[in-house]
Amino acid sequence: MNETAAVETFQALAHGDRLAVVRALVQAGPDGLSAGEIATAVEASPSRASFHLSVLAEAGLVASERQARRLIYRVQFERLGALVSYLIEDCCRGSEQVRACCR
Amino acid sequence: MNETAAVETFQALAHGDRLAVVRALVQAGPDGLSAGEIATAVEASPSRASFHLSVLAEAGLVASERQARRLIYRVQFERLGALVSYLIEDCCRGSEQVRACCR
DNA sequence: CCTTTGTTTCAAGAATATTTGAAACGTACA
DNA sequence: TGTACGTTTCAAATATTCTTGAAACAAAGG
Repeated sequence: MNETAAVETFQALAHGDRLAVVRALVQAGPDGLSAGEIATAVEASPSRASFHLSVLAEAGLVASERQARRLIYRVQFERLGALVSYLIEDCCRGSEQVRACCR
Repeated sequence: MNETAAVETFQALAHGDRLAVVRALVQAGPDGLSAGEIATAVEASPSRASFHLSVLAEAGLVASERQARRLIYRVQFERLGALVSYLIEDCCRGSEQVRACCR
């Protein structure tokens, strides 16, 4: 992950609704959640939820797959891991103090 | 760190200039950098740099100390570590996949 | 086909964030 | 006390993001 991608990812996480979406999807696990379920979970209108989901998807933090009439969203741990790695290794240059927070 | 604080911290990092400031301060180490040096480093006007520094300071990511006529800024690794910890433990619920990115 | 369900897209407006340049502030030192 | 330096603060203009509600789109089943 480069600096530009990191900024985009931070930006995606920099909103209460979107962070709540990510947390709900983490909790949901591999089955994911439909767009409607997500909207309900974060108490947002369908279009508002859709807007935030598109920001998260654009940043690669979530991915969707259609299941019949539903769109199922899942969190992309790979991307979250890449962000953590960027923070520790690139941004903080492997600082021991920061690294210690993972243990 | 709670969800609200995490959003504020992500927001602080969600700008190219500000991420560049953090990186410059990490590189500078314990001596820190003056506001003017930071402005030069990220190619921003004094007032623009000052604005971004205030956002970072508000989020607790940097701290300042006056040295004669200069204001010296230093990165707050503690806060960055707290963000990493929030991402791994709270947001991702300790996901092994994410945790593996720290090793 | 027509209707229902689930979701996105779009345009408009509202709210926030950012940039800019000028002015003010604090410190040092002649 | 006056001047220079380093920085912040402020107001205005600009840019970006977010919300809303209506309309469009996609899939399923009568």
